[in-house]
Amino acid sequence: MNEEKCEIVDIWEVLGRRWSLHILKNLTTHGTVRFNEIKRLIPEISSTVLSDRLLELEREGLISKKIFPQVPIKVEYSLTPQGKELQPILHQLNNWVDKWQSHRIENKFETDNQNVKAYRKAAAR
Amino acid sequence: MNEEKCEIVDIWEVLGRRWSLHILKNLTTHGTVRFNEIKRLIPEISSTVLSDRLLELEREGLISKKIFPQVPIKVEYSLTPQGKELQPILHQLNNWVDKWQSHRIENKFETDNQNVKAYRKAAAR
DNA sequence: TAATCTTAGTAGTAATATAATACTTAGTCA
DNA sequence: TGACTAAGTATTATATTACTACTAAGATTA
Repeated sequence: MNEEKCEIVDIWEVLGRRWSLHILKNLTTHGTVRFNEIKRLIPEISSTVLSDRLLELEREGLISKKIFPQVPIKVEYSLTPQGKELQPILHQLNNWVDKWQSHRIENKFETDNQNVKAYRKAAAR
Repeated sequence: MNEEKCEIVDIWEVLGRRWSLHILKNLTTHGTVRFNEIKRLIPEISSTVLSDRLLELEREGLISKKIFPQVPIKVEYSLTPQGKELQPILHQLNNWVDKWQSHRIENKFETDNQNVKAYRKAAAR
Protein backbone atom coordinates (compact mmCIF):
# COMPACT_ATOMS: atom_id res chain seq x y z
CA MET A 1 0.00 0.00 0.00
CA ASN A 2 1.22 3.45 -0.88
CA GLU A 3 1.82 5.71 2.10
CA GLU A 4 1.04 8.92 0.24
CA LYS A 5 -2.46 7.99 -0.81
CA CYS A 6 -3.39 7.23 2.77
CA GLU A 7 -2.73 10.78 3.95
CA ILE A 8 -6.34 11.65 4.33
CA VAL A 9 -7.26 15.25 4.82
CA ASP A 10 -10.28 15.05 7.06
CA ILE A 11 -12.72 12.79 8.80
CA TRP A 12 -15.53 13.51 6.34
CA GLU A 13 -13.33 12.06 3.67
CA VAL A 14 -12.91 8.83 5.59
CA LEU A 15 -16.58 8.57 6.49
CA GLY A 16 -17.49 9.23 2.89
CA ARG A 17 -15.51 6.31 1.57
CA ARG A 18 -17.32 3.21 0.50
CA TRP A 19 -18.06 0.74 3.36
CA SER A 20 -16.80 3.03 6.15
CA LEU A 21 -20.23 3.70 7.57
CA HIS A 22 -21.16 0.06 7.15
CA ILE A 23 -18.10 -1.04 9.09
CA LEU A 24 -18.69 1.46 11.87
CA LYS A 25 -22.33 0.48 12.08
CA ASN A 26 -21.34 -3.16 12.55
CA LEU A 27 -18.73 -2.31 15.15
CA THR A 28 -21.39 -0.30 16.92
CA THR A 29 -23.89 -3.12 17.05
CA HIS A 30 -21.50 -6.05 17.52
CA GLY A 31 -18.84 -4.58 19.77
CA THR A 32 -15.54 -6.37 19.29
CA VAL A 33 -15.19 -8.09 15.94
CA ARG A 34 -12.56 -9.89 13.94
CA PHE A 35 -11.54 -9.35 10.35
CA ASN A 36 -13.38 -12.28 8.83
CA GLU A 37 -16.34 -11.63 11.07
CA ILE A 38 -16.79 -8.26 9.41
CA LYS A 39 -16.44 -9.91 6.04
CA ARG A 40 -19.23 -12.26 7.01
CA LEU A 41 -21.38 -9.36 8.20
CA ILE A 42 -20.72 -7.44 4.98
CA PRO A 43 -20.30 -10.18 2.39
CA GLU A 44 -19.95 -7.80 -0.56
CA ILE A 45 -16.77 -6.20 0.75
CA SER A 46 -13.41 -7.42 -0.54
CA SER A 47 -10.43 -8.19 1.67
CA THR A 48 -8.44 -5.46 0.00
CA VAL A 49 -10.91 -2.73 0.78
CA LEU A 50 -11.78 -3.98 4.24
CA SER A 51 -8.10 -3.91 5.04
CA ASP A 52 -7.74 -0.36 3.69
CA ARG A 53 -10.81 0.93 5.52
CA LEU A 54 -9.78 -0.58 8.83
CA LEU A 55 -6.34 0.99 8.53
CA GLU A 56 -7.83 4.38 7.69
CA LEU A 57 -10.28 4.20 10.57
CA GLU A 58 -7.48 3.20 12.89
CA ARG A 59 -5.36 6.12 11.70
CA GLU A 60 -8.25 8.49 12.27
CA GLY A 61 -8.49 7.19 15.81
CA LEU A 62 -11.98 5.70 15.42
CA ILE A 63 -11.07 2.09 15.99
CA SER A 64 -8.29 0.20 17.63
CA LYS A 65 -7.00 -3.25 17.00
CA LYS A 66 -5.68 -5.86 19.32
CA ILE A 67 -3.40 -8.48 17.86
CA PHE A 68 -3.02 -11.95 19.34
CA PRO A 69 0.23 -13.41 18.00
CA GLN A 70 -1.08 -16.93 17.64
CA VAL A 71 -1.08 -19.17 14.64
CA PRO A 72 -3.28 -18.50 12.86
CA ILE A 73 -3.14 -14.93 14.02
CA LYS A 74 -6.16 -13.33 15.68
CA VAL A 75 -7.02 -9.65 15.43
CA GLU A 76 -9.85 -7.92 17.23
CA TYR A 77 -11.26 -4.57 16.22
CA SER A 78 -13.21 -2.28 18.51
CA LEU A 79 -14.23 1.34 18.82
CA THR A 80 -12.01 3.83 20.59
CA PRO A 81 -13.57 6.45 22.90
CA GLN A 82 -13.81 8.73 19.88
CA GLY A 83 -15.52 5.99 17.90
CA LYS A 84 -17.87 5.22 20.77
CA GLU A 85 -19.12 8.78 20.71
CA LEU A 86 -20.36 8.01 17.22
CA GLN A 87 -22.51 5.16 18.44
CA PRO A 88 -25.68 7.09 19.29
CA ILE A 89 -25.39 8.97 16.01
CA LEU A 90 -25.01 5.78 14.03
CA HIS A 91 -27.95 4.29 15.90
CA GLN A 92 -30.15 7.20 14.96
CA LEU A 93 -28.92 7.01 11.41
CA ASN A 94 -29.71 3.34 11.35
CA ASN A 95 -33.23 3.96 12.63
CA TRP A 96 -33.72 6.61 10.00
CA VAL A 97 -32.56 4.25 7.27
CA ASP A 98 -34.90 1.50 8.49
CA LYS A 99 -37.80 3.88 8.62
CA TRP A 100 -37.38 5.16 5.09
CA GLN A 101 -36.08 2.06 3.41
CA SER A 102 -39.58 0.67 3.07
CA HIS A 103 -41.01 3.97 1.86
CA ARG A 104 -38.33 4.13 -0.76
CA ILE A 105 -39.32 0.81 -2.26
CA GLU A 106 -42.98 1.80 -2.36
CA ASN A 107 -42.26 5.14 -3.98
CA LYS A 108 -39.63 3.85 -6.32
CA PHE A 109 -41.76 4.13 -9.41
CA GLU A 110 -43.61 7.23 -8.36
CA THR A 111 -40.70 9.62 -8.06
CA ASP A 112 -40.69 12.08 -10.88
CA ASN A 113 -37.19 13.49 -10.94
CA GLN A 114 -36.97 16.84 -12.55
CA ASN A 115 -34.61 17.18 -15.40
CA VAL A 116 -33.03 20.35 -16.51
CA LYS A 117 -32.84 19.59 -20.20
CA ALA A 118 -36.60 19.75 -20.66
CA TYR A 119 -36.81 23.04 -18.82
CA ARG A 120 -34.03 24.54 -20.85
CA LYS A 121 -36.16 23.94 -23.93
CA ALA A 122 -39.13 25.52 -22.21
CA ALA A 123 -37.02 28.55 -21.39
CA ALA A 124 -35.81 28.80 -24.97
CA ARG A 125 -39.21 29.83 -26.33
CA MET B 1 -25.42 8.78 -17.70
CA ASN B 2 -26.06 5.08 -17.72
CA GLU B 3 -29.37 4.06 -16.19
CA GLU B 4 -28.16 0.68 -14.97
CA LYS B 5 -25.32 1.98 -12.86
CA CYS B 6 -27.67 4.32 -11.03
CA GLU B 7 -29.82 1.52 -9.64
CA ILE B 8 -28.54 1.82 -6.14
CA VAL B 9 -29.36 -0.89 -3.70
CA ASP B 10 -29.71 0.93 -0.43
CA ILE B 11 -29.48 4.24 1.31
CA TRP B 12 -26.23 3.34 3.07
CA GLU B 13 -24.67 3.02 -0.34
CA VAL B 14 -25.74 6.52 -1.30
CA LEU B 15 -24.74 8.07 2.01
CA GLY B 16 -21.41 6.27 1.84
CA ARG B 17 -20.48 7.73 -1.53
CA ARG B 18 -17.95 10.50 -1.70
CA TRP B 19 -19.38 13.99 -1.06
CA SER B 20 -22.89 12.80 -0.17
CA LEU B 21 -22.61 13.64 3.50
CA HIS B 22 -20.90 16.90 2.65
CA ILE B 23 -23.73 17.91 0.35
CA LEU B 24 -26.39 16.97 2.87
CA LYS B 25 -24.56 18.82 5.62
CA ASN B 26 -24.53 21.96 3.51
CA LEU B 27 -28.19 21.62 2.62
CA THR B 28 -28.85 21.20 6.33
CA THR B 29 -27.03 24.35 7.32
CA HIS B 30 -27.87 26.55 4.34
CA GLY B 31 -31.43 25.53 3.52
CA THR B 32 -32.19 26.09 -0.13
CA VAL B 33 -29.13 26.16 -2.35
CA ARG B 34 -28.28 26.30 -6.02
CA PHE B 35 -25.88 24.12 -7.97
CA ASN B 36 -23.01 26.55 -8.16
CA GLU B 37 -23.61 27.61 -4.60
CA ILE B 38 -22.85 24.07 -3.49
CA LYS B 39 -19.77 24.08 -5.67
CA ARG B 40 -18.64 27.22 -3.93
CA LEU B 41 -19.33 25.69 -0.52
CA ILE B 42 -17.42 22.54 -1.50
CA PRO B 43 -14.78 23.80 -3.90
CA GLU B 44 -13.07 20.42 -4.33
CA ILE B 45 -16.12 18.74 -5.86
CA SER B 46 -16.36 18.47 -9.62
CA SER B 47 -19.47 19.32 -11.62
CA THR B 48 -19.69 15.76 -12.82
CA VAL B 49 -19.82 14.25 -9.39
CA LEU B 50 -22.00 16.96 -7.87
CA SER B 51 -24.47 16.34 -10.63
CA ASP B 52 -24.40 12.58 -10.02
CA ARG B 53 -24.73 12.92 -6.26
CA LEU B 54 -27.65 15.33 -6.52
CA LEU B 55 -29.46 12.99 -8.86
CA GLU B 56 -28.88 10.03 -6.58
CA LEU B 57 -30.05 11.94 -3.53
CA GLU B 58 -33.10 13.08 -5.43
CA ARG B 59 -33.86 9.50 -6.48
CA GLU B 60 -33.54 8.35 -2.89
CA GLY B 61 -36.06 10.99 -1.91
CA LEU B 62 -33.67 12.98 0.28
CA ILE B 63 -33.68 16.18 -1.72
CA SER B 64 -35.95 17.83 -4.22
CA LYS B 65 -35.18 20.30 -6.91
CA LYS B 66 -37.14 23.23 -8.22
CA ILE B 67 -36.37 24.41 -11.70
CA PHE B 68 -36.94 28.00 -12.83
CA PRO B 69 -37.01 28.02 -16.63
CA GLN B 70 -35.20 31.31 -17.01
CA VAL B 71 -32.10 32.15 -18.95
CA PRO B 72 -29.74 31.32 -17.51
CA ILE B 73 -31.70 28.56 -15.87
CA LYS B 74 -31.99 28.50 -12.08
CA VAL B 75 -32.29 25.35 -10.02
CA GLU B 76 -32.86 25.24 -6.30
CA TYR B 77 -32.16 22.21 -4.15
CA SER B 78 -33.68 21.59 -0.76
CA LEU B 79 -34.33 18.77 1.68
CA THR B 80 -37.52 16.73 1.48
CA PRO B 81 -39.32 15.74 4.70
CA GLN B 82 -37.26 12.56 4.68
CA GLY B 83 -34.11 14.61 4.26
CA LYS B 84 -35.14 16.99 7.01
CA GLU B 85 -35.34 14.14 9.46
CA LEU B 86 -31.64 13.72 8.88
CA GLN B 87 -30.87 17.25 10.01
CA PRO B 88 -30.44 16.62 13.73
CA ILE B 89 -28.33 13.58 13.00
CA LEU B 90 -26.11 15.52 10.62
CA HIS B 91 -25.79 18.28 13.18
CA GLN B 92 -24.59 15.85 15.79
CA LEU B 93 -22.23 14.30 13.29
CA ASN B 94 -20.89 17.71 12.44
CA ASN B 95 -20.32 18.51 16.10
CA TRP B 96 -18.54 15.23 16.56
CA VAL B 97 -16.29 15.95 13.59
CA ASP B 98 -15.49 19.44 14.87
CA LYS B 99 -14.72 18.11 18.30
CA TRP B 100 -12.29 15.45 17.14
CA GLN B 101 -10.79 17.20 14.16
CA SER B 102 -8.44 19.16 16.39
CA HIS B 103 -7.52 16.14 18.48
CA ARG B 104 -6.67 14.30 15.32
CA ILE B 105 -4.16 16.88 14.24
CA GLU B 106 -2.51 16.92 17.65
CA ASN B 107 -2.26 13.17 17.87
CA LYS B 108 -1.31 12.67 14.27
CA PHE B 109 2.28 11.76 15.00
CA GLU B 110 1.63 9.96 18.22
CA THR B 111 -0.67 7.23 16.97
CA ASP B 112 1.07 3.91 16.95
CA ASN B 113 -0.99 1.78 14.63
CA GLN B 114 -0.56 -1.90 15.17
CA ASN B 115 0.59 -3.89 12.25
CA VAL B 116 0.00 -7.50 11.71
CA LYS B 117 3.21 -8.29 9.89
CA ALA B 118 5.33 -7.64 12.95
CA TYR B 119 3.14 -9.82 15.10
CA ARG B 120 3.17 -12.64 12.61
CA LYS B 121 6.93 -12.73 13.05
CA ALA B 122 6.51 -12.73 16.80
CA ALA B 123 4.13 -15.64 16.53
CA ALA B 124 6.53 -17.50 14.27
CA ARG B 125 9.14 -18.04 16.93
C1' DT C 1 -21.40 45.35 -32.47
C1' DA C 2 -18.94 41.90 -30.46
C1' DA C 3 -16.68 39.84 -26.79
C1' DT C 4 -17.61 38.21 -22.26
C1' DC C 5 -20.26 36.54 -18.53
C1' DT C 6 -24.01 33.89 -16.56
C1' DT C 7 -26.17 28.79 -14.93
C1' DA C 8 -26.61 23.93 -14.59
C1' DG C 9 -25.14 20.84 -16.24
C1' DT C 10 -22.95 17.04 -20.24
C1' DA C 11 -19.22 14.69 -23.09
C1' DG C 12 -14.91 12.69 -23.28
C1' DT C 13 -10.88 11.27 -21.30
C1' DA C 14 -7.37 10.79 -17.48
C1' DA C 15 -6.55 9.54 -12.76
C1' DT C 16 -7.88 7.11 -8.80
C1' DA C 17 -10.47 3.76 -6.04
C1' DT C 18 -12.49 -0.59 -5.60
C1' DA C 19 -13.12 -5.63 -6.86
C1' DA C 20 -11.67 -10.45 -7.84
C1' DT C 21 -8.51 -13.83 -7.42
C1' DA C 22 -4.63 -16.12 -5.90
C1' DC C 23 -1.12 -16.33 -2.43
C1' DT C 24 1.37 -16.01 2.24
C1' DT C 25 2.53 -17.87 7.09
C1' DA C 26 3.11 -21.79 10.55
C1' DG C 27 0.53 -24.73 13.15
C1' DT C 28 -3.39 -28.09 13.87
C1' DC C 29 -6.45 -31.77 12.34
C1' DA C 30 -7.51 -36.01 9.68
C1' DT D 1 0.81 -35.90 3.43
C1' DG D 2 -2.61 -32.67 2.43
C1' DA D 3 -6.30 -29.68 3.64
C1' DC D 4 -7.57 -25.99 6.62
C1' DT D 5 -7.18 -21.80 9.56
C1' DA D 6 -6.92 -15.98 9.94
C1' DA D 7 -5.63 -11.74 8.42
C1' DG D 8 -4.21 -9.85 5.40
C1' DT D 9 -0.99 -8.64 0.63
C1' DA D 10 0.07 -8.64 -4.49
C1' DT D 11 -1.51 -8.40 -8.88
C1' DT D 12 -4.58 -7.41 -12.27
C1' DA D 13 -9.25 -5.96 -13.88
C1' DT D 14 -13.09 -2.95 -13.53
C1' DA D 15 -15.71 0.89 -11.76
C1' DT D 16 -15.83 5.69 -9.91
C1' DT D 17 -14.31 10.18 -9.72
C1' DA D 18 -11.71 14.20 -11.53
C1' DC D 19 -10.35 17.38 -15.11
C1' DT D 20 -10.91 19.93 -18.91
C1' DA D 21 -13.72 21.91 -22.52
C1' DC D 22 -18.32 22.72 -24.10
C1' DT D 23 -23.48 23.94 -24.41
C1' DA D 24 -27.60 27.43 -24.61
C1' DA D 25 -29.77 32.14 -24.83
C1' DG D 26 -29.82 36.23 -22.79
C1' DA D 27 -27.60 40.24 -20.02
C1' DT D 28 -23.66 43.09 -19.25
C1' DT D 29 -19.66 45.37 -20.53
C1' DA D 30 -16.32 47.74 -23.98
